[in-house]
Amino acid sequence: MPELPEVEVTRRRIAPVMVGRTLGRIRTTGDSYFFLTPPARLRRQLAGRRVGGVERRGKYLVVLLDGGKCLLLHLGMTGQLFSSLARSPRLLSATARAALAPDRQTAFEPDEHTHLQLRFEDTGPDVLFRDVRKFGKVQLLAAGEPSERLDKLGIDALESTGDEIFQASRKRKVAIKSLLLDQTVVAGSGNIYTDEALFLAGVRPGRGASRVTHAECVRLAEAMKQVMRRSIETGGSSISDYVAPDGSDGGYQDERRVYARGGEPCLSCGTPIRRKIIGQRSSHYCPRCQR
DNA sequence: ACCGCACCCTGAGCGC
DNA sequence: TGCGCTCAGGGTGCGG
Repeated sequence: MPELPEVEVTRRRIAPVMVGRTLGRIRTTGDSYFFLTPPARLRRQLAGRRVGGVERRGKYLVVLLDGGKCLLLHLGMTGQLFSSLARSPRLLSATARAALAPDRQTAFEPDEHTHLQLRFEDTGPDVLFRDVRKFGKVQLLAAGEPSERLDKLGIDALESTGDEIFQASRKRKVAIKSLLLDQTVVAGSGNIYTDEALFLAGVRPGRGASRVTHAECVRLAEAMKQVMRRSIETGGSSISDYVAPDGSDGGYQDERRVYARGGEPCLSCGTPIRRKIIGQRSSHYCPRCQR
């Protein structure tokens, strides 16, 4: 679910909740591939650490801790990072939602999908990481420990340039859509914003990457930055699971031009938007506006 | 080096 | 009601 805009909105809103506070008792679910660092070690080593800041690299959140350690978080497809003060039906299972009158939602109760619960030494709110599909990741890095996951990321999508995309696309046989989704090329891109950027730039997602011109790469980089900046302004896209750390929905889902609009008319020319699988991901484009 | 695919996991929605 | 199928905003690791 979460792409760069959702991760950035999460970062901006969770930072004030965490920074300057000292971690207390940590609760986790059991061992699973969700935890790159074994949960028992997390519980042991996080307690007593003070949070110095929260940064973002592509779709990763990096929680800076005293002593030079840092906690790497990736939200995967259904990850939700939020304050225990947040209230949202998106944080509940369908059955829990149905059982609850809309006006009397009480405090969030950690469920089996809440894999990490950060409590602090003070009495302020907890920080919770919930992830139904467990495609998210948690890793604790020791001081100075390099992260191969971060190290292989390409240029941040908010800083991408046409030159870089053009250079990376030469001699590549994959579709331009797949190239843009490659995190070693553009870090932070995802299925929604890549489809949106391709539409704004007027480039068909299935076109071979090496056949995209330099001018089009420039348009793609600008379009990617434009849609992402706008999405951050509106609080990200809440399509199924995403909620901001305070429980509020984003607004960008209402500004989508092509993503998940298959069969609906193109907002520019009225031609039905087409949906097609490209590189194992569903892709949406206007056959008339995108060449 | 690159490419396509299977796989990791759970839940919602749909046709029958 | 229930079953089986498809789909979902992400990423890794494998063989060819």
